[in-house]
Amino acid sequence: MSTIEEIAKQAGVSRSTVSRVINNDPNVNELTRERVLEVVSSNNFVPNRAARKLAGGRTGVIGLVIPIGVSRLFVEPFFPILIQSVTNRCNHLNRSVMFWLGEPEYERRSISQILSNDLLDGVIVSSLEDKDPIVAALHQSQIPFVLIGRYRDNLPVSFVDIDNEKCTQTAVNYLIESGRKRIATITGVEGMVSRERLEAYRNTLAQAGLAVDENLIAEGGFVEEGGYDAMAKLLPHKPDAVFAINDAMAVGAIRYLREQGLRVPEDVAVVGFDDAPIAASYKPALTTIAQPIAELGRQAVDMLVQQIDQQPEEPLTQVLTSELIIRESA
Amino acid sequence: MSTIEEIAKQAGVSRSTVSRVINNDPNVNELTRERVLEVVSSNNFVPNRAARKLAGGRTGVIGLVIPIGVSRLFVEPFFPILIQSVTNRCNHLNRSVMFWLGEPEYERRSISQILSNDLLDGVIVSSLEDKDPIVAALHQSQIPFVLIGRYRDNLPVSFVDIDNEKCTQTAVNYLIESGRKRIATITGVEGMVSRERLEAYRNTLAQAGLAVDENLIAEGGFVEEGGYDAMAKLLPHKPDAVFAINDAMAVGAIRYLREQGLRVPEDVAVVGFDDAPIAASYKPALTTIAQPIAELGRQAVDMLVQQIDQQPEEPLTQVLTSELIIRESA
DNA sequence: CTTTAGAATGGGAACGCTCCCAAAATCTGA
DNA sequence: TCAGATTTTGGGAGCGTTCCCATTCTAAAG
Repeated sequence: MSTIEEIAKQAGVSRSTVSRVINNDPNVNELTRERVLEVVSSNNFVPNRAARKLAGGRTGVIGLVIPIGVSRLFVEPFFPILIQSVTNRCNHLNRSVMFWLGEPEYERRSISQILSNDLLDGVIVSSLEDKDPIVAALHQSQIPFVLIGRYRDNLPVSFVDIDNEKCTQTAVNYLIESGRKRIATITGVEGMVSRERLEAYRNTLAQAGLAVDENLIAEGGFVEEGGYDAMAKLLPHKPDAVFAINDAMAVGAIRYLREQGLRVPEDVAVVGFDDAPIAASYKPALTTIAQPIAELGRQAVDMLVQQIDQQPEEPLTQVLTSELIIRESA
Repeated sequence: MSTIEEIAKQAGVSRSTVSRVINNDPNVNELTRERVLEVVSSNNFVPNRAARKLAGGRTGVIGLVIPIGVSRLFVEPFFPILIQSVTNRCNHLNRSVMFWLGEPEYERRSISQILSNDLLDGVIVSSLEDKDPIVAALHQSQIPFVLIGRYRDNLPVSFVDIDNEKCTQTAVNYLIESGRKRIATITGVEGMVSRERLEAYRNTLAQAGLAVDENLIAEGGFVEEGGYDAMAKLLPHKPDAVFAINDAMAVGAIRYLREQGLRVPEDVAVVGFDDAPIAASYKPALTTIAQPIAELGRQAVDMLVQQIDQQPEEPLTQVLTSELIIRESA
């Protein structure tokens, strides 16, 4: 493990010049730069991150915080894809990722403590609930951060999100236009995402002049079994379509419908959300909304890096569009 | 963000004494220790990890490397549970986790570079293929590491694993004892885990005096759809039981069997592997092998920490037992 | 009451880098 | 050819710890 000083000696320059080269400082003679770079790569030199940090620099490490339990983490394909895309993008930008999968409340405290004095240049936080105290903590700690999903509070924060309202509207309108009259919905758990989509569902029905029947709204906890149970509650109220806010629950709903001898989509149309891998292969293939999850992760990283490097005044925000993919179930 | 020096001043002692207290050095007067600890906690002081590292200490960060693609990562519940249990245990021990989800080969190079000069005290590597060069790289780099799953090479390495042979044997024997004669198996992808379980499958049949029919062996790539397809290949050879080496494929197999009008377990018994969440709720509920995944993660962390702190001569190894859970599908 | 071993404490040096300012080298134009 | 501007380079200081050695304090023993 070599140090900057050894590289300097080998290249016949000073420590400072090597530092300039590896930090892309323009004030270096081109020939010198080349010579140094050669020595750097032939020694496979990587600057010590701890020293870098201590000297006031950056570590090149960013944190990814996903404060949800394992039960959702592995049911929803959203998270692995997100994790993968964030880590890939970071690798690409020569950065490392440090993870926190926050569980219950008592963990949160330790998270904010860790964040406040650690090796992180910045943090990405996904899937938080409304007014999660972690946001306030981050805001206060001055550390650059980006949220995935919008934060409903008056703090000016950077975020990247998909257009939940718009694509919910698209899905529900599609059902309406195909002649459905009693459109039910299966939400997840009480929280931001569920609420956003539920609101959009209500608004879309209202705009189309359809009444919103509270009996046609059920919670499924984001899991397959929950979708099954929710469908059982919904069915007595005679829906002719169901909009489930993720694919796992859509699959559960379909399973129940079939057990009851109903056909999908002829008797009841079902639309999911996520375009999970199972969506395309399931019988019937799921009509669902595809979120650009990988893009979401990539953007979050880019925004964070931009914030770290350029410290802009204003928070950065970005809303990505998702798409209704029409298959067989609706 | 306070420094050790400020804490020292507040407590009326020297930097060194504070350092001793936070590092549990016994050479501190009991009263002094208490006084210092009080100041530490009232200031919410956390020692700067970068400085610690630089001064020759530890960072308290361990790496978790899972060199597989996202397709398996989110299909198998194994990984989220493992990730969760590792992070939880680390939090508990006041350590942070840094992640690498390695994708293809070209990423490996960067991994070993990162590892060689970074903030990590040690590394846990899960799910590697045979003779993965990363193991040699780790071995050479002198950094403490623990594998999850055994490594088939002559390097003396620490690992924690489950008893794949034994539990496969249990499962297959269970099928034999319940009178099945033509027991098929669905493996994953070519690799260590598949091979271990396949070997055990062959051996168990042989020991019971049953012939091994190569037509009763199919690959399913660890995914649900693959299990479905594998079952389609298997069925013409008239199996009366199937041992799938994970639950996703077991579910796929069952789906195909039913579409063909066969009953599970009456016509064909199906045993899975993993005890995935879906196993209990599926109809029919899956008979499957439950691995102590969370325990695996916990043990890996403990072994790694032991290695970091005590630097034992010999590699540590541990094999955990898993259990056949009998439900409805076999 | 002195000596001395042992416990408790303090402070310098070092870890490997970046930042900043000063010095050296090079270039420019009259 | 030389002053002055500009580019390029060098080295000191400092980041917040730990480690090590030196010093001070305490208490037991003579």
